[in-house]
Amino acid sequence: MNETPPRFLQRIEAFHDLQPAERKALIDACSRFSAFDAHRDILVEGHDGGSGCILEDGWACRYRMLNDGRRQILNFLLPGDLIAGADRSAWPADHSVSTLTFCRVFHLDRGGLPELCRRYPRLQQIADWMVQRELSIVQERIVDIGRRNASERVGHLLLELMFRLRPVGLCKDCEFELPLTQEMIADALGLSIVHVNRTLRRLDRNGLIAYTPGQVDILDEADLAALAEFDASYLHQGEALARNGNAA
Amino acid sequence: MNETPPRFLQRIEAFHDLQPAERKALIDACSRFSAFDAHRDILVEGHDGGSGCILEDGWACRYRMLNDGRRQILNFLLPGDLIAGADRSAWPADHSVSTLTFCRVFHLDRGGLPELCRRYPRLQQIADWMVQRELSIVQERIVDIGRRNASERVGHLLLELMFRLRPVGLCKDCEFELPLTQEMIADALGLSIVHVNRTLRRLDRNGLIAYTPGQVDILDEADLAALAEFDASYLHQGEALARNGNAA
DNA sequence: GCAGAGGCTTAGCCTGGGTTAATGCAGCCA
DNA sequence: TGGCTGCATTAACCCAGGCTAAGCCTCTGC
Repeated sequence: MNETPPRFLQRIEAFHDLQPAERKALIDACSRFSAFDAHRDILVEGHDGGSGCILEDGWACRYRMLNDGRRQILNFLLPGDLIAGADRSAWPADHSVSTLTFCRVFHLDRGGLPELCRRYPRLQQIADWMVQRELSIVQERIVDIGRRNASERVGHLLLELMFRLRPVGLCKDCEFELPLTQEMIADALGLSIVHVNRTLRRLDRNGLIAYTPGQVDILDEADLAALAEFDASYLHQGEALARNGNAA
Repeated sequence: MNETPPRFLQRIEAFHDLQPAERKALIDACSRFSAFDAHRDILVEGHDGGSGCILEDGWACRYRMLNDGRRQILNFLLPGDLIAGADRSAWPADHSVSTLTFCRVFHLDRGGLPELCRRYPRLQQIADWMVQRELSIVQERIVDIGRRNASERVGHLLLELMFRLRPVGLCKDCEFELPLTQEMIADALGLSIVHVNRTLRRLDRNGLIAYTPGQVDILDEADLAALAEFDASYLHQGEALARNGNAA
């Protein structure tokens, strides 16, 4: 292969060894892909849960709306993340998925994933790993919203995003593009947009981060991690990646 | 079989048809079981994630502690719930699991589940269903804590517990045993113990529920569901169960 | 029968973060 | 060139829910 592998493979192979046959089977299953403009719904609550698809490029989010317009973002989806395992198509989706930026998405052949996983047990393990990882991320968000104050929440989210962006090469050192409005951050952290602004500005003023809309630099990772009580182990990325950002 | 099936089978069979061979394989895999007193840790954060095991009887919870003693309960585990899929044993657990009451737990033969799922694709589907269901429950908790006020949160939790208890026969009509202290409810909902009390008392005073420590009766399910904007579809229990509490 | 512990309940006060509103600024289009 | 839209930012004010504290009740062990 001389072309760069797709992001989801980059991410998988940063943590798991694949046999050539497994690798090929996976690539072959992802023949179709499509593109979405920013702010388009990929999956809509109440509709078909969607067959297996993977976010290759761009940012998206899972979210739920309440009747009066309150929104809660459940998780941000980054390049290499699973949007829907094959199994979700059995029931209507219980949440929506929307793009935040322009996105490219790989679609797994319908029904192909279970068959694939049966043939290659390793792929089943990896699929399980991806789902468990998302569960862990979502659980950590519960801790954020339930028991951390605003600074801790914002700090924790920024660190999480940094660690998740590294394995797909989207964060060099401690600096990364953050294509989120403050409203999206607020909706993810259960805060108001005004208070997110206050909090980001305070973290910036205190020298922990350098924040410009669209761009973040974690200036003092150790202090921020201490403040937010951040421990990356829930991301199940292994220790190799903890600081550098690239295994392979 | 003349003895009553284990709870996890009751729950599975309320929503999925099993072939006799699948059923037998599953029962055979669950030969070992153990018991725990109330308030014992079954799984400890940072230690072995545990091989597959299923809660047969009693209440437990997943939780995380912060350094200063703040606790966040991530999810309550009820009879029939999966405590750990086989895959978790690969990494240290990122949260703890503790019993809330006396509990009995089935242990799957170590390494047996992946093999079992390969032989019986239906069992793989069911395992996926159980994990996705937990993910949905946890996501709904994020909506609770992030965007619902105290009454909505408490109401939503009580309705969720009622719907989850029905398929395992632990809720007749709208009344069920609730072996949770108000502190546990507070730690699950991101509230203070005092405010949980205020809120339960208000719901009781308003005739929506009848609450006695240890026992709940949902007096006005429709009104409470409207208040909490509760929609059981995220539990993926199907419509059959919505009101009665038994399929089979 | 009494002392202690653990949980429930309520009152009173306080604060972190919500709400409203106004300003600024950049990009876009006519 | 000017108006419109969508963010970001800040100030001023307010309230839902946190915190403290005190009293209760029940259970348990001695």
